[in-house]
Amino acid sequence: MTKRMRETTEVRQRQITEAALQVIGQKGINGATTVEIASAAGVSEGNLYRHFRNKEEIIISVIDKIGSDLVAILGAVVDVSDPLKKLEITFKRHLMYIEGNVGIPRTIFSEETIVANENLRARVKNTILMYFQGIKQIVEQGQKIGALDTEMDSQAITSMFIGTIHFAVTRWLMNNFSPKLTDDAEGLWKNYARAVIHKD
Amino acid sequence: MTKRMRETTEVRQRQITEAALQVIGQKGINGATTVEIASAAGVSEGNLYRHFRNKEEIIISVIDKIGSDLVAILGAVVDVSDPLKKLEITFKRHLMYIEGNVGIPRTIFSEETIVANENLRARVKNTILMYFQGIKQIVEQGQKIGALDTEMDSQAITSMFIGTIHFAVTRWLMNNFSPKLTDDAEGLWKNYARAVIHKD
DNA sequence: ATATAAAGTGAGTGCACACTTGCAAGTGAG
DNA sequence: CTCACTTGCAAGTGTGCACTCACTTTATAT
Repeated sequence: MTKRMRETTEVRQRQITEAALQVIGQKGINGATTVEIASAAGVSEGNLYRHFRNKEEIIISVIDKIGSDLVAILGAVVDVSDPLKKLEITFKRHLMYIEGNVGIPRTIFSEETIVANENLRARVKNTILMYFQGIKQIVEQGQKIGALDTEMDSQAITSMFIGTIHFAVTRWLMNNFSPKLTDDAEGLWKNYARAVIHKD
Repeated sequence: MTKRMRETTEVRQRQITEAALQVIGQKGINGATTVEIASAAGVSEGNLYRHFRNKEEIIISVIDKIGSDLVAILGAVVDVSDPLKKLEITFKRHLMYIEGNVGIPRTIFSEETIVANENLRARVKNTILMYFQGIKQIVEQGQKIGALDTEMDSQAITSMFIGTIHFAVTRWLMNNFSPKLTDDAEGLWKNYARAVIHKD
């Protein structure tokens, strides 16, 4: 046991949130018990409750972190002018991001979280909606300049964007993280692009 | 309390399996406690253990039921000759099936189940793989006769088929079952078909 | 009829979990 | 230095859960 170090609440909250995401990635939402989270964060279990009112608050914090990460991903392409290129970068970055943070799909798409708790569900819903709108906006740009198929509605093209990633991740999770998501990214993108580009 | 009725193990197993699927649909995998399942099945909690070794066996039974339902959905189109029509029927039937059995996505795509238990994960994986292969076969037929795009690989077209459904279901779940999945089915299909048909 | 086996029950049992509490120790203001 | 406050901890506590057990009821074979 090393000497204990006093930290500010902000630091601890960040550490605990990250530890929670980590544990969720390894053991799922159910496996993310207070004991596990505390141990991953390097604090005592009781100490969790100095920095969060209860476990739900910790999960909320995780969801909010994910939300802001997604905002960052969307934000990284604002200067790119070609919408198709924008989508491609976002697509690949999204896969990379998930590959490095397995906890994310396990949080966002955890039926339990969504079903059991109205509060959490609302948060997750908003987060996904926000991301969805971001993608949709790019898609509509793409349709306007004639790069993307205009006979499909933007909603559908966006759904396919997220759906493709979503299912790829599901398969990846089920196959014990193999093959690497990022290895599949290029192929996935090529096929998706082929599906939604303008046809004549 | 009505008079208790003695039934054979086969009958009870079926009832319990269906009750479990029902409860999972309403309350998620976590909400499907032994008390809840027993009460939904109309038997005592202790009696569950006359017909199943443990809760895991009940969930396995649920997964197997889903598997055989999916086989039935695939089997329903063997006589249809046009592959595109086959896909369309399967697509819509799949959505209808899920709409009537919310427990299915909540079982199959429950990260918890998949993460926590190697046994369950293997089952779910096999079930999805089986379905995936079934769809892929139809897709390849479609490519052979030139109805579907031959420049996309069949794997990708199949992934998009399931991914589209998967994400539509996720949104539907998150939005409290509205709008009705089957109301969206036509639009979803039209867009999907547009994405994967042969381009010239 | 009676014995045997299977189906049924409900009151436990133990365990894992989220959360609390009482007390120790670090930190900054005056 | 000292006081008020916050962070930290270990050992609880209560609860909900899967599962068991002792016992009863029903079906069936001889």
